[in-house]
Amino acid sequence: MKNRLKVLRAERDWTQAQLASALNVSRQTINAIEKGKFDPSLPLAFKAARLFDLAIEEIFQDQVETVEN
Amino acid sequence: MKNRLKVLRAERDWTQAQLASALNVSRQTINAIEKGKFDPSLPLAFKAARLFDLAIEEIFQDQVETVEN
DNA sequence: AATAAAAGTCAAATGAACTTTACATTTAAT
DNA sequence: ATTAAATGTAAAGTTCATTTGACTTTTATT
Repeated sequence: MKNRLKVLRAERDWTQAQLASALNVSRQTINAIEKGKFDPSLPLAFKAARLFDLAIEEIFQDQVETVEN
Repeated sequence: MKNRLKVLRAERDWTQAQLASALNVSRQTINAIEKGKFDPSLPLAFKAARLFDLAIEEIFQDQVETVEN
């Protein structure tokens, strides 16, 4: 899962800590999501979408997954 | 978090088991999500959106949360 | 009424999201 | 070169998403 958080932050000149506080999560959570360590929960994705006034799909992009079997 | 999975299934005449298999999750996961027991992960929400060819927001609706403090 | 399929539910287990604390590295300013 | 702020990272713990297996209840069909 890719995301545009870093860019959206940069456009607004926000630090990871400021974004974290706006979303009520820890700074490490924002850092981990930006670095692709894990995906946000759906509720957190919704919060970010509301904050930036964007659709979830405009912030987070699913990598089309290779299904074996 | 509300969702329209049951209706979307009904429109297509799919069982929970069929939807589960289309999304590569267990039937119990679909049941629990439909019954509001928990929210899907973001990747699962994306899968559902792709399957139904809808935006995530057209399937899942966040309840605007009451923030105390 | 009997049967079968679908839906609901529960418990135990696993993995992933998220927290807190703490420290190291990078970036940018003086 | 120092300093401060921002970013990166790691470990340990908690909560929640998801699985498997099993059982009960509901809904349709015959």
